[in-house]
Amino acid sequence: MSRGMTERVVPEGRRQRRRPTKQGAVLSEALIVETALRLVAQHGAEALSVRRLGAALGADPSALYRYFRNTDALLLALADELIGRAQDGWTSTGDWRADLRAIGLRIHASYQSNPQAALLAAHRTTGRPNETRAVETILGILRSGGFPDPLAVRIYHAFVDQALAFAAQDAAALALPKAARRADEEVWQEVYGRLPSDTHPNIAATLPLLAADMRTSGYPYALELMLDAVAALRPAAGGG
Amino acid sequence: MSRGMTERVVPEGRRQRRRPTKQGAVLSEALIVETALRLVAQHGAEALSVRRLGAALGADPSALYRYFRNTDALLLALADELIGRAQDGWTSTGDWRADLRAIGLRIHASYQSNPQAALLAAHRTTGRPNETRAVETILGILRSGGFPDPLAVRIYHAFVDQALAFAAQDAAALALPKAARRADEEVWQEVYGRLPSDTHPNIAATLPLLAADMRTSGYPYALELMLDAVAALRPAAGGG
DNA sequence: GACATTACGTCAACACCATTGACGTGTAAA
DNA sequence: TTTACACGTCAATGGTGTTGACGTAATGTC
Repeated sequence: MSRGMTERVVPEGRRQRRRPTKQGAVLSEALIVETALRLVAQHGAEALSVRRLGAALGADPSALYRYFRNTDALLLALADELIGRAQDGWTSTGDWRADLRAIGLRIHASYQSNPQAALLAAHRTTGRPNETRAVETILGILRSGGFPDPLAVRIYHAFVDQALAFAAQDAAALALPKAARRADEEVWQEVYGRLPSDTHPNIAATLPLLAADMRTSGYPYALELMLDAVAALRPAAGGG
Repeated sequence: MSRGMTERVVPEGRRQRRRPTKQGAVLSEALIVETALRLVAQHGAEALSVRRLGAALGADPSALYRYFRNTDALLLALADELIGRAQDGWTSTGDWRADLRAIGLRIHASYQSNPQAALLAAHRTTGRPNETRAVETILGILRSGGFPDPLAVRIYHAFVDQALAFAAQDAAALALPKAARRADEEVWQEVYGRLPSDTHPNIAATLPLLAADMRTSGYPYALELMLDAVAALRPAAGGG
């Protein structure tokens, strides 16, 4: 069986023949992911193309297709790397609420640390190891925290989607060109500050509060609200 | 100054010479936006390219550049159209919770109806009339619902950011190329369904629930959780 | 009604993109 | 030492957004 059948992509585990490129680089999945993240961090999301990545690696662009079936697979690898970095060094405290809060904030922070890549990656389901590890961890927190399975699953879904959605949202703001970013920030002074109170009474009445509050991410408070609601749903434990 | 200076893009207001294309179409900004929305609705997000839009209009692709400086400007025009449609026909019920729920779901639904444009719009503060109208409405619901200003503002922020973040997140999933979208959906069966229960006990124990729940958006439940938490924060009214 | 002006649709070209089949060489196993 | 083939390279295909040049048909003027 198993004809010659040389598949284009060989799984990273059973790679044996690493041949250096003309320019002397020795490729690997890890090196490619790392280089891609650096490329995006330094030159923006639009700098990530197969050709440019090949150049940055010192290899022919098509060599990448020995490691990833297509650019989508590469993107998923980037996403998983970000998820992995978010979990590095975390340990459970045993308190479900503190643990969920910490994980939510960690995911958010990890994505903010590379906004350009986060934008590309935040809305994918990778199925890769770091992702499954995170899913397993969060489900474990909820189940051992006393939530019955159907409730735990629904909460897991809302919690994870909200963390990723806010992460992408706030990353997008950071990833804007400087000019567009300033413009977005100034809107609160320039436009909202000048709305007449007869047509927009509620904005006029709360403007200072608004302008101050909108300068920061809404995620921490939204997360706290979610945790409040979840706590109220938690069945009373056997011991009270 | 002001030489002959024939700019490529003439503002829609002062257009005078509409020349029919070879195929007989008479172009306009409105027609282009309308056609683009139809194209995306009918043939998916990946069908929206300058060349295909030109073909759908019965015009040379480069003719579009007489109406929009680039594709980004075109997408912003699409987005603006969507924001307008989102608010059409809504009226307050007087119940703050029902109103917030309705507005959240409306924003979400409207962005889903054109994911491509939604992705561009969801993380920008435009300051345009449709946006300020929405801000005013939501603040009004909270303030007349009995929330003191500082609390109303914080809740407003969390609520709006959550709606936009989820809208963008779910729009992004819809905007994926068909292949990537299928891949994301199948991960729950193909990968998570095969994780051994000794390394991933919590996933294994809840898999059917998980796979079913992850097929839908997490927003409605996340929104409900937020409304639960907000209700608990609401000061008791004078009359009880 | 003839004419000058020019907006705007068209054409062709450019630079980029992801992807793939064929090829040969260096590497590792036998 | 030989053999097999993994993998880096090359070249080509068909897509993309965008732009400069060009001519014509639609307009305002007389």
